[in-house]
Amino acid sequence: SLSESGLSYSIQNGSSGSNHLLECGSLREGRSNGETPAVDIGAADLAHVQQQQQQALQVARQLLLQQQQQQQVSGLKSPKRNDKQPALQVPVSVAMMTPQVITPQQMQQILQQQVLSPQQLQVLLQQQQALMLQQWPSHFFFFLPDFLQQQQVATQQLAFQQQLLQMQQLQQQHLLSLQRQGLLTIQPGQPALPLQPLAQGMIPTELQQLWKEVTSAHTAEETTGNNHSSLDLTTTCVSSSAPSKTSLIMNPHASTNGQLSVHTPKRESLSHEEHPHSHPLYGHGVCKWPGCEAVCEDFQSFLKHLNSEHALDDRSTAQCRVQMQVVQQLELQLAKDKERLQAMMTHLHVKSTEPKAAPQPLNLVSSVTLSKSASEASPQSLPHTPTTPTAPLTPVTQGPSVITTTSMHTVGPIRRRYSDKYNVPISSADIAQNQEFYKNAEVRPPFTYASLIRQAILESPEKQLTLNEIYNWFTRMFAYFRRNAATWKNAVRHNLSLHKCFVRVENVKGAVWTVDEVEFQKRRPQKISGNPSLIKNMQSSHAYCTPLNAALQASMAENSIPLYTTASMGNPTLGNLASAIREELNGAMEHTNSNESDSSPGRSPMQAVHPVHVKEEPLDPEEAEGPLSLVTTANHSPDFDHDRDYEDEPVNEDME
DNA sequence: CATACTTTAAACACCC
DNA sequence: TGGGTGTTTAAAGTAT
Repeated sequence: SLSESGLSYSIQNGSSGSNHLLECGSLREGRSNGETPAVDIGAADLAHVQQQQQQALQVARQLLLQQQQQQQVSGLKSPKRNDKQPALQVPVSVAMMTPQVITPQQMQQILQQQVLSPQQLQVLLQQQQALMLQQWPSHFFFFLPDFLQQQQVATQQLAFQQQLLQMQQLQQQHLLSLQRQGLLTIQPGQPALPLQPLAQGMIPTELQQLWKEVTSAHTAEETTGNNHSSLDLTTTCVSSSAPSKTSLIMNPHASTNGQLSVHTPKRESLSHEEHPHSHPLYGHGVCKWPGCEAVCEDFQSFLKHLNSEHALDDRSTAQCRVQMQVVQQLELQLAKDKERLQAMMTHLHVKSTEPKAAPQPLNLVSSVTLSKSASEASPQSLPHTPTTPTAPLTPVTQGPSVITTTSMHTVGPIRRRYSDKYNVPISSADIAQNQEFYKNAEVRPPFTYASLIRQAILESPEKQLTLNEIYNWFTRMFAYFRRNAATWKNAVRHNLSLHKCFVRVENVKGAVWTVDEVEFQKRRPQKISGNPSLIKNMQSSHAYCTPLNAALQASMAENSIPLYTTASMGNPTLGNLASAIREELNGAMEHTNSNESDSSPGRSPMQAVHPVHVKEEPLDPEEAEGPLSLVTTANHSPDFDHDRDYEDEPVNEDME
């Protein structure tokens, strides 16, 4: 039986064609121009194609000229200049000159009739490719390791384009030859499968195929298209790359730890740091650099090889880009499939719960299980992007996905009530990375009301909020709470009243709510801390390198979590959320870990992330004098009392 | 199984 | 009188 992923790929590939990769492929325009994929070209079409050809020819000539110019220019320019708009230089100018995109069919026609010289063909293809490049989300370049970014982006771009271009070209021609030989017939009703893979982006199997095509055909093509220095890149590095690609993509065991073969390079290098002798680029005595396969007896020789053969140069960077594209497309694919899954789940859930006719609670249930299942859908630790309701969000979370952290898997009280049937604990990384997601999707946040309320209050400048402000925070931060207001507002009020940790402070204008941190810390341990399985779960899920929001992570880092310090991309909201979450964790850990007085809830760093399971009855915060200067005065948050201690005076500085 | 926690629902009081 | 706010009780589900 096929593996699940394989199945889904093949299905998607063959039939529905909902492949979102279309969206970044240049040929998409071609299809959206109203052309159906049918390759059945009639006379009229042919005439049209002829026209197109003429145009294309002209364009090609122009392009050729321009391209040469640009190459010269880019070769001369200092690398720095490219930092600004790395993606745009070549593609934009090219694309602007030729707004129209040639459909696959037309392209094929052109190819078939061989009216264009190889160079011209190449330019044409490059033009197509340029459009695609242009459409690459800018975040794509965040994937670049720093050292790559310092390179001459323009020349890399050219090299990369060359590579892609040639791959494209070769596949086109290969398919063409197949078609000519009658080995491959395209039927009108059927999607133009042979050409689509290029347009749709590279689904792993197709990609492998592509590499193979290039590998097998490159000798023939070597002489045709390339007058650029980067060409040898294509031929040398691409040749015989299929196996390593295959192993990278299809064979989880090729990578060190098994699970993470499909991940960004950074992650792999990370794992290789942890296991110095299981380098992701090294396996079975062979260099697994795409296109390499050099035999290296031992790890040392591999390292030598790596440094000598795959040093930092245009070729390597170009290959790196290809690999990045592979990863990106896999991620996109995954996101798409997850979206689909969610839609399926939604559909089924709505259906199954409809008869009960209890709209609000059911909505809740289904959404929770939904989010759960969605995260479950990518079980094998793929860097899953959140199934964001709006497309633009997805890439944003992809960028930082290469970074991993332990701190993330420690979100405090998690609502698991409805999701337990599914036996998949919500990973806190999901929450973190989906923070933006919760803002836009009506998925219930897996936090308790108490946690959220506290969070809202702590986020406020004065660490105090009116009830209405709390409401607003809920609706602002979570799309879910834009509905069922009666229900959750009641719950909020209920929680405020019920929990001792929420303290009502009379104000001139009325009353505000504050958090008594000590009470909050007191309360929490019983929920989460004593749960070794949960902690274990968190840690194990860490092994999967679940991606997480960089901002969140950064704020975790800056909040005295020494482990993974990264550049901060300050999103204050996320930051506060992170700190709130962290504090919850701290409380939990502090009760599991240490019986010493590190009971200052806000400050206790994550020094003991390693679980020391001293599940002792926590000392009463009251008797823990030391750092716990936060005596419970009912109306200020002890957490921050070092900088503000007079809040109990009705200062009347109500922001908002 | 008992206990604690969370959520939901609802009744009620108070105030503007 | 009605809505917002706040308190309280009850019930049910879940975790420990």
